[in-house]
Amino acid sequence: MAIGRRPGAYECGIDAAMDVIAGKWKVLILWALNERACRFGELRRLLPGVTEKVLASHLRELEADGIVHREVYDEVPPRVEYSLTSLGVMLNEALAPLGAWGREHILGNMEKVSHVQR
Amino acid sequence: MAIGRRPGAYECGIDAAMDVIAGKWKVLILWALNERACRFGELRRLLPGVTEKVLASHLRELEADGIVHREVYDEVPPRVEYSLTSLGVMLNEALAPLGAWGREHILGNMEKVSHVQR
DNA sequence: CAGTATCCTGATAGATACTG
DNA sequence: CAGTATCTATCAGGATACTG
Repeated sequence: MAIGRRPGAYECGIDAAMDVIAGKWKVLILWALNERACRFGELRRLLPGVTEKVLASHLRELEADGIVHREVYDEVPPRVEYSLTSLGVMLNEALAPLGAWGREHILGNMEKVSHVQR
Repeated sequence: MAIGRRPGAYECGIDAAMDVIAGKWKVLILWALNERACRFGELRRLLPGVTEKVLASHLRELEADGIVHREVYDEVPPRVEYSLTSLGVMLNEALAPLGAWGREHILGNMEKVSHVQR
């Protein structure tokens, strides 16, 4: 039931939310899954540099926090798909302004497009 | 000029923004400074558990990233005030939805109030 | 008051090899 | 394919003492 790594120890909402997305690759995982459901191997390829161990543990934590859903298909070869839960979708939406801020003030003035970006 | 700890290495805006606020106490510092400018000792008291070393290094990084302004008053005893820059204010505003998400979905249904919270 | 200077530790992540 | 199991490395953060 408890979400995050330090249940009940948060000072405020941002502190709590930060804990859920703390992890070197977590926001990138959320970004990738925002488009569509992905298999483990796909995610690994979408996140150049991540190791299997770290990707797996991040996915386990996001799953435990109710952010991503893990669907196992009983096939051979095995197929597992990760997707955002509704909570994950809402988290992504809550992250959008932060992404806009970073894109505008850190990445510099890239071309302005109308559709949602990170 | 470059902002963040890994200039030019960001995949997207959120990745970049996360880097700026990565640090155990940074969002709490931003939260505190959102109200008003604070002295070093005030911040230390507002963040129970932070050590002087960590608080100082976080403030240096936030200053280097253009998020907080450090104003030194040439007095005895010494007085230094930290405040948000306009970029810091914008960052805080971009963090507001994330704070709302965390407050609503992690901290649980606390009493709803109309003014801005974390 | 507002910090530095050292030293130290623990959590997180990377490397690599192996498995159902 | 989708992971687990070990081992190692790094480094952010903490403890403590000291200073302009």
